[in-house]
Amino acid sequence: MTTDEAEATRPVTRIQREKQEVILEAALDVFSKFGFRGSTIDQIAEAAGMSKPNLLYYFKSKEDIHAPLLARILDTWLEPLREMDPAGDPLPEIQSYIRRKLEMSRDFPRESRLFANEMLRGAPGFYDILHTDLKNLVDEKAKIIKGWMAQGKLAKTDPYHLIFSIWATTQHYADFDIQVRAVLGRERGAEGRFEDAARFLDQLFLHGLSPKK
Amino acid sequence: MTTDEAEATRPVTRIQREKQEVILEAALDVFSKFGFRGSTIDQIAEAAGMSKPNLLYYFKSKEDIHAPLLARILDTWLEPLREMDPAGDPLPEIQSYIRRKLEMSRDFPRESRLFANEMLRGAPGFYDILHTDLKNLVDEKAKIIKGWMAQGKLAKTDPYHLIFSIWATTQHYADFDIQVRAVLGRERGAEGRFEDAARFLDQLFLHGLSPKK
DNA sequence: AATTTTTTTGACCGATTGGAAAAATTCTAG
DNA sequence: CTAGAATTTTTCCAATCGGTCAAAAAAATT
Repeated sequence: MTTDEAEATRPVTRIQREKQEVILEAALDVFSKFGFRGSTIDQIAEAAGMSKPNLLYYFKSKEDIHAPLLARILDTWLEPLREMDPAGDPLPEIQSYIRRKLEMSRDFPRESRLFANEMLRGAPGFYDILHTDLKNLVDEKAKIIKGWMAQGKLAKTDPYHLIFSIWATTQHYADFDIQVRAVLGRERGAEGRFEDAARFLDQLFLHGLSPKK
Repeated sequence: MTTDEAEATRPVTRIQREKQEVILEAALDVFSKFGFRGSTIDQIAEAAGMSKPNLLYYFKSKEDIHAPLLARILDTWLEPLREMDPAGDPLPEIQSYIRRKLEMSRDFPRESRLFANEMLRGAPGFYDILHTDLKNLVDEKAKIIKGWMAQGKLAKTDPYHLIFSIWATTQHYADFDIQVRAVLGRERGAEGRFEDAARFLDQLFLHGLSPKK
């Protein structure tokens, strides 16, 4: 009953599923570059290889294309953090969190930029979630990290800013990709850049910059 | 003669200087939130407290408002890096670079976001500068850092990624301000947040997360 | 005070925007 | 093959966009 209702609300034929995917894919390209306000339906339609009215047959407004993209992202984005295991060893646990986050930057740069765009304009579509789901998750993980620190398994620092610094350093490679590439030149391909980044971040987070005496 | 010419090219009366400043100030507000394409002249005009045609009397196009803002920024933005002194002690030198960069994030968040917006859309107005001025400066400073490492005054890591990580962590507090605030709650004011960030970044970059044995 | 220059306003323009409506087409189930 | 549903195209619309222009108003100069 309710299942029928739900399916009736968003009826999905084969072609609908396909085209909706194509549209979201195209919209991700466009929105991630220009943000919501800077993107146009025509632009998305062209990227999706269809006419604007045809696109509007599948999503009835610009907002309706944008919203599911956002909803999808935050979840994906926080998955690596959710996976951080309180039962594991602190340093390897954090190390692999950084690694996973960096891989997401490499594999989903558009998603990262879409998220960044949303933050820059004040996250109007995210505001509630940030203060509830996100905050709760970070609070929970911060507590775990604090526990590790109390056990002497981790240097004592602010766990919140630790998480911020992991977000910042990893996402930087997606969001500021242009800058990173300009500075590094084309001597090293994308894979190489991410390998170097991974190595550096390991060093930074594990030992910092002080020389071993 | 040439001076007269130059002044004649951009004649500046008292009221022109003032209004141009007001406009750029308002434009920074708007552009930093919505990016170039997402911002409208009307929006800027309203923020500047004048009519659109009046604004266009001072800047003849949207581009003409945007361009000087960008030009102004990159210079300001790289100043802290320029100040990094090869003759100084490595660790304090890097530490104070981080501090200066963090202060810029605190004091000029809109500039930071404008810059981020420009990067996200592929930095069309920055492309040349990134590959010349920026790359040269970073190359130069990377060489200095490498020298320090060779002298054993600094742990051996990739100097480029070190610089990236400093950019990323410090700018994060401006660009993702909304998220940072949502997570930290209002228990601690803006000053407190930046103090905590400064302390954490010192710890991270100097010693990393490994516990002292 | 008269005049010239600078600033502001209001009315307007063509292009682009997000979107609606309906006709034309294609697909699919019987 | 055919009726009905799903999809696509064509045409259109009001609002907003970046920007122009001439006239009015305000300042500055004489």
